[in-house]
Amino acid sequence: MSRRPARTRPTRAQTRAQTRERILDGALEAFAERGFHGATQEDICERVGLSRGAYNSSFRSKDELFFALYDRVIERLQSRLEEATASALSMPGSTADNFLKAFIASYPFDRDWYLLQAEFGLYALRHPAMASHYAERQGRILVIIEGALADILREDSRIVARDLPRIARLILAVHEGSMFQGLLEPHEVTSGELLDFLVDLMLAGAATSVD
Amino acid sequence: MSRRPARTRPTRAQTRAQTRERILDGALEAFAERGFHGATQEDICERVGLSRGAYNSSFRSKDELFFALYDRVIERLQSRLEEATASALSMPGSTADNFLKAFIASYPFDRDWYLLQAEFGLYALRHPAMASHYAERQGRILVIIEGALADILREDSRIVARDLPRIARLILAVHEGSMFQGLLEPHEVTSGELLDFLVDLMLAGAATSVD
DNA sequence: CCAACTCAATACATATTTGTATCGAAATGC
DNA sequence: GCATTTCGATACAAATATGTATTGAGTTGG
Repeated sequence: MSRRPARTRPTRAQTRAQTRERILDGALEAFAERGFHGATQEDICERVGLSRGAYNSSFRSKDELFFALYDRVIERLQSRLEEATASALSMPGSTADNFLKAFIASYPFDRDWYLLQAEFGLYALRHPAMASHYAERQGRILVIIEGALADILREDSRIVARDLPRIARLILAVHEGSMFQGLLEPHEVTSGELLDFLVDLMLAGAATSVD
Repeated sequence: MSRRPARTRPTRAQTRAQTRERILDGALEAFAERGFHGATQEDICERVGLSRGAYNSSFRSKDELFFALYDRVIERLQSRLEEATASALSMPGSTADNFLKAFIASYPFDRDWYLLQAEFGLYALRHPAMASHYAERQGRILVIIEGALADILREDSRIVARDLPRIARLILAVHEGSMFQGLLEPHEVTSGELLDFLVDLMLAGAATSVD
């Protein structure tokens, strides 16, 4: 039989998959730190203690690795968001505030992740073939947000259904911009601050104008 | 005399300055299209019909050119914004809506400019020495926005003075994010749409919740 | 247990890219 | 007008990165 329960050594396919993952890990770091063009095979391999042989054995070209990493990263983000929204919606008495807070908290705020997805974005804008892929993935994220917001509508009527798509995009946009500002000037703004402020504006609205 | 009014040929300093500017123009295009690392001397020079000799004669290194271009770009943006806010404030009966519209309209929405400043941003985040420069320039822009908003406060009490810094940052953040989304999916969102939406949220506020 | 095969490490060749050095042309100042 | 200087183009050399070829270790399957 090919599958033995008491196997002490990892199978070849497993080690191969592990090698692939390790290289993707290294690429994630290297791309974030030095950018796509700036990162070299040596950069990537050094970080995870592999040789360029493993690199070239696992990926035919730099672009192929890029796409593989891209898909892995986006899928991870998507599952994170799905979990977060699901748990936020499952808790009873969840309001828009709660959901948005949960969403914000679940979104990755770490530097490397931001740098990487920003790099992805630029790459996508410069390579039309990839732009559609990127847009499709981002569309899924938007749908997740919209869906969760729609569910919340039942309990919180301050959000107008018609505006959902734009609100979702606004949230995404603010997240992008605030992440950048937060990383550039950590002492001036923290990442979630602007998003919270946006939530205040959306929900409390003109009520803040009472001076 | 060194300055003759009827000079038919451009002086040497002028042509030199022109060459510098042309190279910066080429670099602006090349960086936007292929990124900082991706752009080569050949790329840059081809676009403006100069040789690499002119490049190396004008700039000691790629970084030096980068900083020069960076400063030129930011200064241009700043003067554009100053003009726009000045004219918006000079017209009588200007409201926050008017100002924000003028600001949005004056902001550069073209693809190349966005790609370039995004590239600058990433570069700055990766190179701490440059981050402070970048932050300083961005701070000036924020001050411009804040100042104009403060002036408008006299006529439009819906904005709370305390929130000015955050509002300015919010505007900047939304601009960043919406530019990206607009470039990625031109048919789904237009660049200024989200900003207008944000303005609606800020000024009309909770009034939109009447369904 | 052995032969065939797979994967990863090392070595190599090719292709770019950068920076320097050289050279010609054009302008500057006397 | 002419010697000098400066700028920009071409040629050259060095460095770096990618992808391929080769080799050796370890695994798979009969």
